Amino acid sequence: MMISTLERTVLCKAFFTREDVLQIARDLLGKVLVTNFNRKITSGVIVETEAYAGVTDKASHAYSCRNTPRTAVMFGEGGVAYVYLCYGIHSLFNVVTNISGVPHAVLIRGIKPIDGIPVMLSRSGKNKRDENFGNGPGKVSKILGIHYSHTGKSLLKKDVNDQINVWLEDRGIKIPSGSIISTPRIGVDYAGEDARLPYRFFYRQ
DNA sequence: CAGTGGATCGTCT
DNA sequence: GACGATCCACTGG
Repeated sequence: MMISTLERTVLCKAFFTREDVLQIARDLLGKVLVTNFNRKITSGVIVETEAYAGVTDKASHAYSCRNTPRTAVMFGEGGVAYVYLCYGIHSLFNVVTNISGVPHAVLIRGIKPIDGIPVMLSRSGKNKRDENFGNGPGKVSKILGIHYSHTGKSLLKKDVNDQINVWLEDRGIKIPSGSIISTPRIGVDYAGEDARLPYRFFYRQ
């Protein structure tokens, strides 16, 4: 596949440390989530996100300052991955945002695959892509090769093996704010009135 | 199509 | 010991 080299910028720390997690969730639409595991580069345009607003948000794992071994990475500085196991089966990938001590995060719920589609198909166990390929937070991690053991990984800095495995790029895709739709988040019925907050974002393609 | 239920296990109580 | 920030297969209409 042809990969454009024009307008390709890796998102830097300042993008993630901003305080408005709803704005970051909107801004992530159209950005490209890229992974490089075992020299296999795979990526997709982010098409759906959900914001989780930390200690005041009943739907957040960090609600009420709940700082546990699992949620601790959200309490660190923005720009790292929070990946956790859901339903015993799925790894769900979140981008940690805000400054240290404010456990905000954005769940990536859907991507439109771009680079390394054969690899992603193979990871998904499918022979051909259908309309749901990359659609769903469990599937995002699965096709990009992200595992819950990757939680805490920096999206900015090289690790001890001198590599970044997961990062975000701006490839110049602009999503008009008018085409962004917000709805309540999925699967958070336990969150009481916060389940109704319009913190899920996607756009018409 | 909508609705239902099983899979499967780390995490927290 | 209970429960998911899910997915898929399977049902029935």
